[in-house]
Amino acid sequence: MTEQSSPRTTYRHGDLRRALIDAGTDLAREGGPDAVVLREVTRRAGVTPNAAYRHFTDKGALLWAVSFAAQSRLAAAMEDEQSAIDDDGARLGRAGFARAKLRAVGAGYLGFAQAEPGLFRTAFANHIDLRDAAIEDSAGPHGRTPFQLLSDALDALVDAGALPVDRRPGAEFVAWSAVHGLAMLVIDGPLRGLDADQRLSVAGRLLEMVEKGI
Amino acid sequence: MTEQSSPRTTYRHGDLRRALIDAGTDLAREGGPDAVVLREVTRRAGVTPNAAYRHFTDKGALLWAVSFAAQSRLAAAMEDEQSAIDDDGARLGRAGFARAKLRAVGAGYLGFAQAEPGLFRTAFANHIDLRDAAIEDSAGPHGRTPFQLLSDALDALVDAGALPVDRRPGAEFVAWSAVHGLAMLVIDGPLRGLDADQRLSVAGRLLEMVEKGI
DNA sequence: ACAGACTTGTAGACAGTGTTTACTTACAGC
DNA sequence: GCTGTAAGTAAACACTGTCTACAAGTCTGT
Repeated sequence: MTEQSSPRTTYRHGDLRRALIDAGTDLAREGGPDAVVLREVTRRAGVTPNAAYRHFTDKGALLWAVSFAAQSRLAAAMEDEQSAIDDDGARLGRAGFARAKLRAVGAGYLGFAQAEPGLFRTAFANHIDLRDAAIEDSAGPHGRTPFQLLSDALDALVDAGALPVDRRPGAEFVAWSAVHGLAMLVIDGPLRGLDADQRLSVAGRLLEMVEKGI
Repeated sequence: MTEQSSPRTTYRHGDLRRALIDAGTDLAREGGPDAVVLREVTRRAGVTPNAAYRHFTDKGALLWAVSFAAQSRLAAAMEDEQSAIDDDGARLGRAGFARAKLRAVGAGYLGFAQAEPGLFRTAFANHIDLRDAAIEDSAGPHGRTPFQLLSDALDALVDAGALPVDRRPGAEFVAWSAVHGLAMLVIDGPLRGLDADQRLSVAGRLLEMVEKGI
């Protein structure tokens, strides 16, 4: 991912900003948000520490950018999970398909948290504010952010008649809460010790609760 | 809370370990886990940085101890919320009372997260493992940890016939997930902008989902 | 009562961090 | 081709966590 070889002959780097974000993402993957230290990031990009300040005002700004990259990957994982069931559309029926899509959102979220705990923590490390966030940076391949993917799935649920319209407002918040909370408990909470089967079981139980209780 | 005045005449401190934890707790309250920096902690205790190493092997060990203190306060907040409805026992009936107790657990959790976000984050900053944790350190006034308070409430729910026995196992995990996730979204997630009323509304909606979907 | 061992503090150093200020190098537009 | 400006370097500063060596109390056995 990061090319930290060949110490660069040119004075200019080419696309340092991108290189810094990539190196930061690597560090985040290995050790979470605290592992993305500015000097090491610049070191991996083959550049002086201060060079980072030409592209980010702060270490915080760098971490901020890295967190968007992490969110983007999360979105990609969710989309993957969703597209895996695209063939089942006819078999499940309209409402069943919409429900399966929502489950895929949750499953993708949880799967990513377990497969890439460092990136997952980084995605939510700094205070996120959906209102003024640079949406496109945190979007996945299809241009939707994790939050938007969830919203879309819930909208589809309403369209399919599987969720009453009057229960739609605010539904993304409680659904997200449940899934996000479980992800945290699993990656560094009391549920860390669970093996893959147990995790799947608890995850299934949780998604069931969301479906029933939303 | 921390007495950082009167520069101490005696060579020995008296109860430095306690003083360090208290100072660390103050810092955690103000700025979360990252704000509890070892040197500042010792500074507030009126002592040399290295003195901390007589009582904690690491900065991590200190933070660990502080996080237990934070969990203990969380437990206290939950107990407060629970005891606030003790008088309603007769009026609500057995099952209703058990349900109210469970809601109080969640409400106390969410209330604490909003009232003391720094402490709340600190409580779950380091990897918690309920198995080998020093239980008593993270317990509240009545000797129960936050997790135990939740378990107790769920047990009571079963006893009162408000929750089928076969749905009891694992229920604490999904319930905790939901509440924990909302807490995170509210204190530094996309729901940060909500005012008190909106928060209460979302919290109520979430607890409703837990009751229905558990 | 007193000598030694043990505990709990201090002193000073070191590597590593984020960030500032001043300087240099390469490119781009007239 | 000169010049302004963007994008890098160099050297410093104030921090941090932690290590090693030393000093000051306290405890215990005789």
